Amino acid sequence: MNPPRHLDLVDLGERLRRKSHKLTGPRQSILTVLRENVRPLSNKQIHAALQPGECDLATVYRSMRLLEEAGIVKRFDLGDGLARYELLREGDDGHHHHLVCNRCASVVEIAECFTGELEERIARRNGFQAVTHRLEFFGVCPACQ
Amino acid sequence: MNPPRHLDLVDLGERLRRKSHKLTGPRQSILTVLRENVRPLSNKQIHAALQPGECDLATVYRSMRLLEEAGIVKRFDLGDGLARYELLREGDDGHHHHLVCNRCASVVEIAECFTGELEERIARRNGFQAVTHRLEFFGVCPACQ
DNA sequence: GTTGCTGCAAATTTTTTGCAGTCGA
DNA sequence: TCGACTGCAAAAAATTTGCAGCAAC
Repeated sequence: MNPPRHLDLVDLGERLRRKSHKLTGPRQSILTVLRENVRPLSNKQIHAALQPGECDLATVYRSMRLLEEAGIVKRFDLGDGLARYELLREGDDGHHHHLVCNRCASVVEIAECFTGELEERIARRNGFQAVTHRLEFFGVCPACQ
Repeated sequence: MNPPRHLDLVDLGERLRRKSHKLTGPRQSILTVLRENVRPLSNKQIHAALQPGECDLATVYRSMRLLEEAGIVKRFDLGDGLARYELLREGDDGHHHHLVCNRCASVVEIAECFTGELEERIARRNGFQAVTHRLEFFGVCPACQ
């Protein structure tokens, strides 16, 4: 039930320090919240999950941006125009997708993806380079049917 | 070079009236802007493309929501957390995707899509119903390389 | 001791809403 | 006429920024 070891705070602090950033109290709190929640969380959700006074909302915004640039979290867009974040394990490019319930907003992580062949063909045909994609699924979950 | 006939204002007005909505001046202006631009436009972009005083920004927001509910435009999320809209032709479900340049934000429309088999499998495996998806590609366009 | 980070407050940006007057069908 | 729609102004929601003090390394 515990998060994987390579996502422990010591390791995460190490990854921050490598980029001359600091593992501060507020950041520890934020990372702990992310470790305890598998689903992508918005800034407001992260802030709400913290103890009152543990970290300012503005600091959550600043931290999430920094953590994203440092490759420690990945940003997802689940269609409601809110930035959401998930912890990334080291070396992971975080490429996966979500299946989101339109009614209750519950989220299932999807490992599968279509073959890169489609992506390559689209890139080639249009002369684009370094092509990636974002893919999210939406539907009605069993509990909401 | 002209937009397809079935997207002319008379036709669009007809589609509105069918749902007891009105084809007002501001809405004609908005629809004209959308007809003249193939790429998905944000509310602010639409407003900027209008003549000063032609339509209030709040009305743009209200109209786009209504037009979306009426199935006349489709909303896209291009990853920057801004709602963008594209005109839909009648009977079209608007299911297509975009290839967006990370540098200059130019947009290419992509007709291709992966087989529905993947979507069905994901739906079945997770017990979800009415599953759809959003898929967008990102890369660097020829001009920006 | 540096340098980066934080809280707080204020400013921006994006989107929504209330309301009285106006317009389309 | 009548309900739907609009502009305007104000509110709400989401995000960013300035700054002086504090904390991590």
